Amino acid sequence: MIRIKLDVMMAERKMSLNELSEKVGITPANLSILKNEKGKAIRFSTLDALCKALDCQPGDLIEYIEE
Amino acid sequence: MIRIKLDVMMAERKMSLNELSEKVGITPANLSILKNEKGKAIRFSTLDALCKALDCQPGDLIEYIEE
DNA sequence: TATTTTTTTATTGTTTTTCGATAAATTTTT
DNA sequence: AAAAATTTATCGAAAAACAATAAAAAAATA
Repeated sequence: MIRIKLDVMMAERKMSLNELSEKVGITPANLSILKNEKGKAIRFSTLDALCKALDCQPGDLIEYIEE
Repeated sequence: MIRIKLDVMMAERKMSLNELSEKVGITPANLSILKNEKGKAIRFSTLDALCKALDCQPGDLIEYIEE
């Protein structure tokens, strides 16, 4: 099972959805979908932008949980 | 910049492309594309299957390199 | 409580991309 | 040299990203 931890990283960085939205160039509505695990895939370009904006690694945003 | 490290994990597990292909249920041809960084996105279902097959985390397969 | 801000949900449409299936070419191994 | 594994290349179908937008809901704030 894949878990998205975007909310955790945003909290750690004290970054709002709107702020992140502007940094990565994706609308808040669409970022919200990703953040709340409603997305089913991600473009590497988006992952790249997120890692850059949050200064983190993909592993900080996406976690695999076995089950 | 996003870097795919699927080849590294496969080498560590001594797992061939064909073997991994069968485990994750994706044709060798398509896995090859992902492995060689020709893909532009990934489904979480695929990432999930890869992590399971290789017993690793997304961070072991995808790396962000700033530049 | 009322107001404002932020976030979430929903919808439509366009564009992109995955992935299967397949075949051929290339590389590696035996 | 032969076999096996990997890569490259197409085509098509299905899936999904993402924009744009609007509305609803939730959270923060006065």
